[in-house]
Amino acid sequence: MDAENAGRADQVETNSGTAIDTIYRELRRRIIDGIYLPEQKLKIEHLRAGFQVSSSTVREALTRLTSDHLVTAEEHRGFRVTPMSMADLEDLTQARIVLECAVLRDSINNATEDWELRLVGAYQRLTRAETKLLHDGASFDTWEECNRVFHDALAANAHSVWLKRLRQLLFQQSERYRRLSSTVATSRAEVHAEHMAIFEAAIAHDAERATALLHDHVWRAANVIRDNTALRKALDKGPERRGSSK
Amino acid sequence: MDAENAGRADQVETNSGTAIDTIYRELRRRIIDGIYLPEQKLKIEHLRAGFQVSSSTVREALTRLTSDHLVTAEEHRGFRVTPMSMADLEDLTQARIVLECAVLRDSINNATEDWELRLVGAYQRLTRAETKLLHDGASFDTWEECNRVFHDALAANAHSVWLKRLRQLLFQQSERYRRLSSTVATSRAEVHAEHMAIFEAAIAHDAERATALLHDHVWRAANVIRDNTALRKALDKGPERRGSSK
DNA sequence: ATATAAAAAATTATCGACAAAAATCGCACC
DNA sequence: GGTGCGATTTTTGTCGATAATTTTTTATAT
Repeated sequence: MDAENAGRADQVETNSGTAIDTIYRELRRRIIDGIYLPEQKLKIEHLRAGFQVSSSTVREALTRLTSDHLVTAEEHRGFRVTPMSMADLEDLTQARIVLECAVLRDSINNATEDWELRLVGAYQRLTRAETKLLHDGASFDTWEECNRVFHDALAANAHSVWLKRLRQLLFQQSERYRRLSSTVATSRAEVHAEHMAIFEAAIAHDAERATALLHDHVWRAANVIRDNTALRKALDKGPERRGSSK
Repeated sequence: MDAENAGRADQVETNSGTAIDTIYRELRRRIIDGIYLPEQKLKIEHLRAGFQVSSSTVREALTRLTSDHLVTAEEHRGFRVTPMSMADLEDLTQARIVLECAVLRDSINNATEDWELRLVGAYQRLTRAETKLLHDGASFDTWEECNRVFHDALAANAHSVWLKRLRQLLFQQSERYRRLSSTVATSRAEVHAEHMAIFEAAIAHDAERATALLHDHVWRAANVIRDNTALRKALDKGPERRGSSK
């Protein structure tokens, strides 16, 4: 029996704009947060009933999620949460390294006053969140938010809108895996040291050093999962073979 | 008065799969081929009537096109063809260089017998198309197809599915601009020489040389537009300010 | 003439119903 | 016990209508 995730009267308010957009965001959140599991079927009728909207609305929200590659559609057999796997994580990591580094290098080479100010702010907030997390005073959600803002700030100054857009896509994708690795005791202090080093190199306009550090940072994040037998198996063996979302 | 593009009973057959998919593909073709111009409004009702399908079908096809970034949606004011500009071309070119080179390097480093065979085939077909094009014997469409297949073949052997996926996205995006530059007399012979050089470096497993050549190849393709005053102006000044698709 | 506001028209977003296809079940048969 | 086949149920894809919103037009005052 598999209930507890999704289903009964989960009324989403957020009256921001169209219904489609509201549903889209809520579904995205649930997928990234792992409320809907990889490969889980996302049935129109079920979601429609839960959100109290029309089938078309759900359908369009799901179609939008396929852009983010969080949902996969197959003709005549509906939508499901995009699978996760060790292979995908390796692949994603490689792609992220290419994009994150390209974007950071560009950011540094075009460094401006405004950018550095923004970066300092993001770094300070991240530092606070990471210090609190060490002393068990803050939630993982808060840290994740600060982490995202910090990495966005690193990228923000790059010229190419396209590179930034693609980087964002991959970063979002990696959030699902980060969520996974948060379940094991990972060395917070090391992660913070990495962030500090990257920050300092960026502020010093040392593009070579900064990208090298970022490269390792992204790589090590994947290592947390790679080195943990339980997680590795959870990813490849049993991605909770629950087909229905009922 | 602006007719001649889109409108009267354009019945699309292609009975492959769902109606949404058929419409999606046809719209994509028309946007890339420039039948629908940048910034042109894509009205649901108009398209619905033209294709003889329901509004929902058109709507979903348009939503899918936003994944490809060929169509841009704005809340409560519908869909329009994504704009083109000189700035976007510069940006896109920079991003393409990063991805095309990363992918080619990976392809070469993992070189296999099968891949080389495929590459040779693609190169030979491209050579034939380019030779014919020089003597005015083949259509631009045929060349474009061969060019795409050749560049796909270069990328095909890379490990990272993500990098390949993103490369594909950008390549498709660049097709719109390539279409534009086909209107001016560009030096076909030079382009062919570039293709040959890249091909030879790839077959020789010289990743450094191959990526350097590919870098220049992508850059020069942008130059064709950059160096042509008429095209440059057409892009930024008057993207044919025809709002309605009526 | 020009600006402003109300009314009309056009367009998009949402709905619920129905048709088409896939998955599931029940039963004969090996 | 398993295996193929047809009927039933579930789920997806498509439709056309209506509500909500934006754009255009018309009317009115400055």
